[in-house]
Amino acid sequence: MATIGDVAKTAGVSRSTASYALSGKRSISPEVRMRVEAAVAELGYTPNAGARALATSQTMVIGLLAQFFEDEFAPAMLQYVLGISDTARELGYDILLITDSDGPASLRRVTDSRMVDGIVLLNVAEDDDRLPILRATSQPGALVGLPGDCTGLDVFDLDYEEAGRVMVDALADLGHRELILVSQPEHVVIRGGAYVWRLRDAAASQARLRGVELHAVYGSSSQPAIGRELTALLDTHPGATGLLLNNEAAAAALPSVLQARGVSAPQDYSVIGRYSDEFARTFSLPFSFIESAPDRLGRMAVRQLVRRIESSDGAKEPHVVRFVSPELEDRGSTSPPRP
Amino acid sequence: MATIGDVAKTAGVSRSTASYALSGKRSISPEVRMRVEAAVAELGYTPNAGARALATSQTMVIGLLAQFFEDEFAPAMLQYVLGISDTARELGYDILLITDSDGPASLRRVTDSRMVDGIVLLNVAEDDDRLPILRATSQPGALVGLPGDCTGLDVFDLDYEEAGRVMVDALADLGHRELILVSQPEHVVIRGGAYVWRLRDAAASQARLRGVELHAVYGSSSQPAIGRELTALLDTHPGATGLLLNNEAAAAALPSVLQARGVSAPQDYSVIGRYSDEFARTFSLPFSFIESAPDRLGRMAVRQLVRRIESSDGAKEPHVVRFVSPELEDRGSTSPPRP
DNA sequence: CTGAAAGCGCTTACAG
DNA sequence: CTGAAAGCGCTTACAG
Repeated sequence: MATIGDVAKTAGVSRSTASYALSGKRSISPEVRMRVEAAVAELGYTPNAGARALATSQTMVIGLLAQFFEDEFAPAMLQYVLGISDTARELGYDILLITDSDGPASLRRVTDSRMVDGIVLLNVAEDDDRLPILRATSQPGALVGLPGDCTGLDVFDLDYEEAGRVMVDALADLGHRELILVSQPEHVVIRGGAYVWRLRDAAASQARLRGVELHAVYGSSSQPAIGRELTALLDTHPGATGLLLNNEAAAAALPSVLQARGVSAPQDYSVIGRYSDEFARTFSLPFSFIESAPDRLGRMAVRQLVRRIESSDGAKEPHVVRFVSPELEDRGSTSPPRP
Repeated sequence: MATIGDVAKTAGVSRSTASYALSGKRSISPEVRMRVEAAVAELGYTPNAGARALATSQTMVIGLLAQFFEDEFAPAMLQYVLGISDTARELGYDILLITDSDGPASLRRVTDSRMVDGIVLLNVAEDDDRLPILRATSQPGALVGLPGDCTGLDVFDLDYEEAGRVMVDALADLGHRELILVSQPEHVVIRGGAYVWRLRDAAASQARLRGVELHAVYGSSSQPAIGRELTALLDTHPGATGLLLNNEAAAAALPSVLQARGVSAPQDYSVIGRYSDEFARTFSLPFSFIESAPDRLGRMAVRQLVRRIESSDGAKEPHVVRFVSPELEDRGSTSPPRP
C-alpha cells in the first residue's frame, strides 16, 4: 500500500505538506494541492488507520457492548444495534461490536487497549457491573437503559413510568375498570431490568389513582408457556376487560389465544402493548402499542457520545439523562368495554 | 495510560526486554520476567492496540459486512453475526461491524485503511459487486453464501440443492404425489439470492425423477400478504398434500392459515420448512424443517479466515468451497397422505 | 506558504 | 540472557 511518503514523493513535496494538503489544517498553494491530490488518486492512497490513531489518539471507532440474552427478544436488540451503527457511520465512526458474555472484562480490554474512542452500552442493568469500569476509563460512555446510578454517564431510555401511566389512562378514559398487566419474566427483573418494574409500579399507582383494578403479573418469554399463561389469566379474571402487555412474547402469542377463545380486540378486550414498530411489523400485530423507539434511542446515544468525544472540554460538560416520551400508536385495538 | 516504557522503567529493564518478557518471543531470566510482570500489574499496563498494529501490521480485527434488508428475516441474519462474533473472540479477534448500505465503498474503506486483517461477507449475491474489491485487497475474505464465481475466496453455504432433494424425497417416500413449494419473494432472487433457485430447481428435478407434481411459487416476505397467498394456494391446488417452505414468513404464517381452514399438520398436510433452530424457537413453529445452520456457517467462515490470516503461506493455499449438508429436524409434521 | 524533525507506543532485527 | 536503535505511517509543533 502507498504511504503518505509515496504521495509526497510523487507530488514532489514534503510529507508534512502532503499531510496538510489532505487535512486542510494549514493553507496550501492551489498548485501544490492539485499535485498532492493527483498523487493520491494515482497511487490510490488511503491513510493507515492504525498510524493515524497512534499519532492523533483518535481511533474513530466506537465500542458497542451488546448482550443477547436467550430470554430477551433478539430482533428488538438488533434495532438498537442498527440505529447505533448507522448513526455512527454518518458521524464518521465505525463500530466495534462486542457480544462477549463477560461484559466487564471485554469493556476493560477495549478501553485499556485504546481500540475505541467511546463506548455505547446496551442491556443496562439496575446495578450494572460494567459501570464502575466505564466510569474509571478516560473514554466517554453512553447508555441505552437506565441504571440505578447515572453519575458520570450519559443515559437514554424510554420513559417507562410515563408509559405505564399512558397505558392505564388510555383504558381508564374509555371506562375500563379492571385491567391485566403482563410484564416480562421475573428473572429479567432479577438480572436488573429496571424498566419492568418502572412501568409496572407507575401503572399500579396510576390505576389506584383512577380507581381501576390492576392485576400485574410476570409472563414467560416464549411459547407455548406464555400462551397457556394468558389463557389462565383470562380465566382467572373474568371481569377484566383490558390487557396491557410489557412483554413481547405475550404480544406475539395473544392473537392465537384470543382466536382460540373465540374472542377479539377491541370487541371483547382492549389491548395495548409496548414494543417497537419493527416488532409490530414482523409479527403483524393488530394491537395499539407504546413505541419503544430502539432506533431513536440508539441514535441519541451515539450523537451525545460523539459530541463528548469531539468537544475538547466535553469531559466537563454536565452529563445528561434523557427520557423519550412514550407515544401511543393507535391500531384500533381499544374501545369502551362491553356494557 | 502506562506505556511499555513505563513498565520497563519500573522493572528496571530496557523496553525491548519488557516487550520480549510479555510476548515470550525470546528467553528471559525468571527474575527479570517476575519484575516485568510485577510492573505490569502495578501499572495496570495494556498494550496500545494502534501502536501494536502499526508495528506488526496485524490489527486482530475482522471486518464483518452485513446488510439488513427489509425483506429478509433479520433475526436469521443475527444468528450469523453472533456465531461470527463469538468465534472471532475465541480466536483472539474483535469484530468491526459494517452495516452500511453501500457495501463496495465501505469494504474498500476498511481494507485500504488497514483497519482489519480479514473480511467476512454476509448476504452474498450471485454477482456480488463487493467481490472484485475483496479479490483486489491483500486481506483474505470468507463468504457465507455462494456467489457465481468463487475464485480467490473461501466460501461456505448450506447445500441448498441437497436441501431441495431431501425435502422432496421425504414426502415422496411417504407417498405424496402433489406438493407446493413456497420460495422467497422474487426480488430476493433478482437481488442475487441464488439459494432460492438452487433449492427450487433441485427440488423440481427431484420431483420429476420421483414422478411427483411440484407447484413452485414465490411468496411474500411478510404478513398479511403471505397469509392470503398461502390460502389462495391451498384453494388453487386442492390435490396437494405436502407443503415445502423456503420462506421464513410463510412458515411463520402457516399455523394460523391452517387453523383458519380447520386443517392441521400432518393430518391434512405434511409440512417441511427451511429455517434455523433459533427461528423455530422464536416462532414456536410446529413443523419439521431443514436446519439452515447460520451459527455453524458463521463459525466455519471465521475459522477458515483466521487460518488464512495467520498462516504465513496462507495466501497460496487452495481456496475452499464448503457446503454444509442439510439436516432434517423431525418435528412430526409429516406422515403419509390421506387416502 | 513549505520543510525537517520529533513523537505517538509498540516490535524486532542487530549487537553484544 | 539483555540493550540500544531502527522502523511501522501518520500528525503537528517548530523554523524559516
